[in-house]
Amino acid sequence: MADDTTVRVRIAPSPTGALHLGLVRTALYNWLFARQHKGRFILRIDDTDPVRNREEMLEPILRGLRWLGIDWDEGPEVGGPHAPYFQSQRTERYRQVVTELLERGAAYYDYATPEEIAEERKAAQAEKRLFLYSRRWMAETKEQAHRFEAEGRKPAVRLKMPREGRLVIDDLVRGRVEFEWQREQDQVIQRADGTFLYHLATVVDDHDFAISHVIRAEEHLSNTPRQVFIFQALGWPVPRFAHLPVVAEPGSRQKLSKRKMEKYLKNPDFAELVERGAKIARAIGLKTSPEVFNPVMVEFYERVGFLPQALVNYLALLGWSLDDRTEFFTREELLRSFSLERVIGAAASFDPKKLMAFQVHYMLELGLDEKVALVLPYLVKAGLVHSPPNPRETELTRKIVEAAGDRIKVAGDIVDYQEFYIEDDRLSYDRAARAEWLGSAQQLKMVALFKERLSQMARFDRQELERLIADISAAEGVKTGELAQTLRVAVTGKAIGFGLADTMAILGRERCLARLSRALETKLT
RNA sequence: GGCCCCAUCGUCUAGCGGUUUAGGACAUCACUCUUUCAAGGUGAAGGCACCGGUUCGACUCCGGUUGGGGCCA
Repeated sequence: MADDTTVRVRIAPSPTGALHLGLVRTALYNWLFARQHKGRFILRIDDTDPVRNREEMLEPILRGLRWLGIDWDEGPEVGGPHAPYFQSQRTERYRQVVTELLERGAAYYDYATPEEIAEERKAAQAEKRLFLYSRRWMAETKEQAHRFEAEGRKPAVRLKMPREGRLVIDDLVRGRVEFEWQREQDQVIQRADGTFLYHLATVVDDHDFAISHVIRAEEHLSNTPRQVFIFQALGWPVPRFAHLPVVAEPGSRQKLSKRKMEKYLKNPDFAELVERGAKIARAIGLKTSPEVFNPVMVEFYERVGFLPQALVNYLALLGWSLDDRTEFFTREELLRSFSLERVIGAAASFDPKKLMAFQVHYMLELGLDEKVALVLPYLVKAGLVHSPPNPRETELTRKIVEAAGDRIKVAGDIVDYQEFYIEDDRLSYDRAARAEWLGSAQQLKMVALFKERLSQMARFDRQELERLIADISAAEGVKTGELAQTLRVAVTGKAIGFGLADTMAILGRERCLARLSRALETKLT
């Protein structure tokens, strides 16, 4: 920064019980900006809506931010010099400010009923002229107020907006944006019941918390004039604004919303992501309320076993880029290269496939031990290993993870390999796979033959297994691949999996023999 | 409906008047590898919304149209 004022930025989520991807992207950009400028990143809670004012509604938001490594310097749980950071606890201050606005003539008591306002609006529309409240029920003196109150009216407080001239905002992302004051309505800032409205609270908090840059989604751009008016009316310095493009839904430019799952499910890529999550959730006994457990929410990614760095990298690039080729950024690189100037103005659609590509990339960077550590908790939750896992289980898992390689794309994918953990006599067979590969007499004969030779094998290792498979397929005149599929189904119950020799080596000779016997004995149903 | 924002391959984007036969990534397709699945390798296809200006020269600047989105209702 050229000037020497301290950079202080904030995000101001409502406690909605979940952390939305769009909010995380905004949080990330704010966080990067703050850290780059050695400033402060503040978390403020917009909990003016009393129904939402519950601690358990806030927890998922804090948890999600922490998981992504987006730490806040002031706010819930960490406090700070401007505490409290909850709007619900600051109503006294809002009352003060409204009084001051009233005294300065920048706001007024208004005794109009909503019907009367609607009436004026209708009339204006009928005449095709710009609607401007007549201020007929405005009370600027005690006498006027008494008169309206005598009629049984109750006052709200409205902003007394300018009716001429224009406002120019120099937005850090959008550049020069102009508004005509006369098109801004006399917005209510305090309702008749005494509660305060968002725009008032936001401005007061941004001022009181000494926010230098308001970096937020574009949906707030249209609301900026009335906020600037409040700043100016009070003689407060106006912060710099940066309006980020919204994160849009897959295949459209519309804002990503948690309430449109049904629509998004029609997108095959999105549906695939959901299905992957559902598979894992089922295996680990997780209740899957669509409110929280859906790819619009950060919690989904955490629960399913995504890597935070993958999500961060993907989100960083959703609306920003460094150049024409750099795709992968460590946190340090992001800190070094991020800039608001390079944030794009257009909405960016969320692309599940691309996110997954980042996830695969970062998964590939992990060492075997790290992957095992990530995967083990899923096995515990699925009841496949003890809690904590014993050394034998850990070693088995290690071998599986190694053999599976990049097939495990998210940590929870380990549940695809449940067959290695269950007892041999409890192995179940996929119907279709069994029908195809263990259905004929010829196939069963090969299983029997293989079993026979396996038990006589001098050395039991991958190489010998490969050789045995090759020998038998040659002798029986079947393709190696076909024999392998038959054996794979016999030993794992499924037609898909990693290398057969790896599979058998991990299982060990005894377990293979037991499973081959079971395949031969179990009646087809 | 009014105001505001936005507009390069399907998607995310590079491009800030000539270096561009418009570059990269994801996705797609083909080939390859292959014991299923996944990954890998090689290659291909695919875009400047439209119309006017400005200029010797426009993806790039300006205006409009169209389209998309946001906010207020």
